[in-house]
Amino acid sequence: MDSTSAGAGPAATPTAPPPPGRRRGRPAGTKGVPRAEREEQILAAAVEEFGRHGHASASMAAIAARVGVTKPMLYAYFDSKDGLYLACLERIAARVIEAIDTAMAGAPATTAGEQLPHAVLSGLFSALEHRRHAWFVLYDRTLPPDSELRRAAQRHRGTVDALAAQGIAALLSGHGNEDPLDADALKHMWTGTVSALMGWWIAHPDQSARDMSARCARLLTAVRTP
Amino acid sequence: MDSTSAGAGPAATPTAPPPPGRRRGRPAGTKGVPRAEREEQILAAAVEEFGRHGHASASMAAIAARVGVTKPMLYAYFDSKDGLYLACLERIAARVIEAIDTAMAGAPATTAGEQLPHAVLSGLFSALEHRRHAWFVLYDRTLPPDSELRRAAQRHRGTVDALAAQGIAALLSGHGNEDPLDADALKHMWTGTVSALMGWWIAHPDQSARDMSARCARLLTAVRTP
DNA sequence: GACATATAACCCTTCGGTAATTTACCGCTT
DNA sequence: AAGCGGTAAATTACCGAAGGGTTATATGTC
Repeated sequence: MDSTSAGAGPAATPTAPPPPGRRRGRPAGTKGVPRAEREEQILAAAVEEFGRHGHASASMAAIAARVGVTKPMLYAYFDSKDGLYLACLERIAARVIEAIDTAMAGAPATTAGEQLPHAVLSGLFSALEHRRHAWFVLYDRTLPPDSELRRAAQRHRGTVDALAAQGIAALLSGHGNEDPLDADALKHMWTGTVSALMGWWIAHPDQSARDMSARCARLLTAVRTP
Repeated sequence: MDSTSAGAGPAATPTAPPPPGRRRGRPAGTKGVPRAEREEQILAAAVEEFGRHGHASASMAAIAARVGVTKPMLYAYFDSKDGLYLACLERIAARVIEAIDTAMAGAPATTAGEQLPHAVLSGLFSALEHRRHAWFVLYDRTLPPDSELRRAAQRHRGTVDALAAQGIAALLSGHGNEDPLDADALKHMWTGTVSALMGWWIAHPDQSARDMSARCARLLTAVRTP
């Protein structure tokens, strides 16, 4: 037997154990799980694996095992490892950007620099509560250099940075600082902070998104007035 | 030919092109580069590769090629990939911790929360100026889970955290906050900030350690008074 | 029987790791 | 001076496992 195929028995705790039990409303000529459903399962499993181990270390066999299918299924749905990664990237980038977007739109425009970061963090926590590793698909340091993947990830991170840029520029120019490099470095600091909080959250699975949000409120005020 | 051995010709820009030129004071019965010297070359190359790509993606052949030797040399000096990584880890952990230590000792004890972070950053920048990737050997997310390597890295990161803990605790208790989880999360935020700045620094090779130190002074004050 | 879903078994490359061999320098003897 | 062995440094050529990717085949439902 090759790879981690589950053979006849069920794979190790697949996301959806595929019993012979029937599903309703299935299209004609179909044995297993409908295409759209499988696609979701695969994407969820891939986001988890890629986020946990990074593109380089994640293995297609592990993703397949997590879903409870075999490797060729992944290649039938997404052409290649890079294709699957790209699909994950697009999906979670959209989710992250939308979370940031609505958080910024909903936050009080008054004294933007005060509460806006906390609003963004809260939005991210609730958007990623059940996919905490997803953040690290966007911020994967193991992508092959000079690859299409790396460029795509950088593009999406650039979109996130563009959203942050408004608040950053306001904050800096409030101090008479117009240095574009300072603004760029501060964007990195911000996303790095989010990464750090996501990492801590992953290490503390019992903490809910609301817990994290409250904690960050405390931490941000503590940092700001030493 | 196997691996990336350079064959007869010199490897692509080896750290020290080994010409037939003689060295002085070499022990009896010796052909090539003395042991201590090679060891340094290998460690430097390995830190760079491991820091760039992470343990999982870094390859022994690439490290060997960077030094200008072949794979078996690496195994003669360090027993295995993990052994080499461990040697890198110990080395740069010592360097990082010493930098933080002296920065904290030298910083003015007055108004610790004010200038201490900047002093630590400055110390790190000057300690890692010519090894900017080294930081990511300590903070490598690609280490195999449940491995000795991961435990060793966590141990060293714990030492860094312990140094940070003093300042963190002071800062939080100044706000009436004694929550140990808050303190832990704030430590993660701090090391995440350092990681972000190191990443930005790597992307801007023209910036000197002094440049970075000055930039961080501006950024820290901007962040603290929004 | 036709179609969609799924799998077993395989190929090929990369990479960690090893065994056998070669090269060059030293100090000693003749 | 010429040779000789010892030793450290280094290389070539290989092995086995892991992983990305493919082909041929099976299975169930309409």
